[in-house]
Amino acid sequence: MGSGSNMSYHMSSMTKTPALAPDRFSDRMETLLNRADRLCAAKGVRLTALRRQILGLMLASDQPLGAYELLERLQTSHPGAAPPTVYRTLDFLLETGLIHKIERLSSFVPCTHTLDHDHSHEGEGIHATQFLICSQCSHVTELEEPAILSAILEASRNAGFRLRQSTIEIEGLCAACAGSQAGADKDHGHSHQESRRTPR
Amino acid sequence: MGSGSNMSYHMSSMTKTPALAPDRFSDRMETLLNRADRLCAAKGVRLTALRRQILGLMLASDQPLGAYELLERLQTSHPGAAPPTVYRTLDFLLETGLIHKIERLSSFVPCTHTLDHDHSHEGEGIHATQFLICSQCSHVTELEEPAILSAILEASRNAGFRLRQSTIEIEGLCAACAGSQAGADKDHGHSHQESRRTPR
DNA sequence: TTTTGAGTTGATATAATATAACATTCTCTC
DNA sequence: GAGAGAATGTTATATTATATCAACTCAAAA
Ligand SMILES: [Zn+2]
Ligand SMILES: [Zn+2]
Ligand SMILES: [Zn+2]
Ligand SMILES: [Zn+2]
Repeated sequence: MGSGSNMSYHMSSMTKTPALAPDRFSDRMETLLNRADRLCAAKGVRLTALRRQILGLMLASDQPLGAYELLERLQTSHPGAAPPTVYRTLDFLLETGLIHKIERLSSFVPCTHTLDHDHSHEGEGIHATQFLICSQCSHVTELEEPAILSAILEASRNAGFRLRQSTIEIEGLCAACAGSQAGADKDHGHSHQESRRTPR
Repeated sequence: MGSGSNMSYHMSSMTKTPALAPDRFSDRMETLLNRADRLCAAKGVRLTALRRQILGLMLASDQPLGAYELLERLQTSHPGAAPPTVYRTLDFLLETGLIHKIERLSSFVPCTHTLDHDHSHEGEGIHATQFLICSQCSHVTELEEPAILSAILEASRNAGFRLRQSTIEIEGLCAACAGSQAGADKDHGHSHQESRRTPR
């Protein structure tokens, strides 16, 4: 029951990405996805069509997406997809460092550091990032502040704690939202899309 | 269907704590609970018997407890309790700052800073704490490192972000667990109780 | 080419976490 | 004691996540 056009093709990439309606993303996103391709190839893991598709959906969103939101979007090109499909893919993307989980939202965002810069993070220490989460527009910004990391390393060391991983989630108002309610407390319209998930 | 003995009593405290099998905790814990009493009184909210009981259960645990673990324990003294009872109480305790939620564990711990020191945190700025979470024994330590907070404030300010709340969860090995597997990688027994929740 | 095995995905069921909505009881005030 | 507001009881359901086993894909070995 193949959906056609997946036989006897050739691609120059090491990590063939065939089958499954590719649902072509924007050029910008294809660039990022190709970068993800190369990163996976370098790690010896495969960015399959499904994984690429889901990563693409995440890149196409300006907000963190929950597993079931992702599932819903995936189903437009992939009817019959079920939760384990999404969760397995998310696990893969988390393990390869292509995405992050925002714990307090039970949602996921692409890793901007891994994909936006062309270098991979190999050889570097812990990829300890911080997330600025706007409680009004749900926009998330990933930071990687050395000062924060070193303060945490210092505190851990003082406590005799052997750090393996850290989660830093900062909730508040992004610049746009803070600006738009500067003098007053009312909600003017502003550039960011409104959240369709009630912030908790 | 009252379980008896809850009529016409008198207590000197402002925040009467009657009814419901008190399930007397240790002296140490009663001290902490009484402190919580005073804190609530000062805030004009009520630490009812149920809330006191649940906070006591949390204080009695050396590990974070999930809502359903708490429910299970509550039911020994409070048969028929249901999830909303626990979640509502947790909401109250979170709002009054008596406990914290560990997001990555979907679990809760008492706030050591609020209860261990006798001062309340009124007048102080944000109660921004950090949690060291041992992935082996599940023990959680609450820190309040000024250096971490100021690094975060600084980073937020630079990003034009108006911070309201921050979650910092540091996962790794506590001193005890790190020590016990120092040279080798095997799991010797050590002082902390083993986790009965598989760390994720 | 066929086989084979690891990795990936499909599919069904269910677990674990959390909330909605409304009824009842409690507490304080009048 | 009656009334109002807070707290709790109760039932049902929503949301998030995982377990399990079957089927398929792909790449390399035979
Ligand atoms: Zn990142
Ligand atoms: Zn915003
Ligand atoms: Zn605290
Ligand atoms: Zn430990």
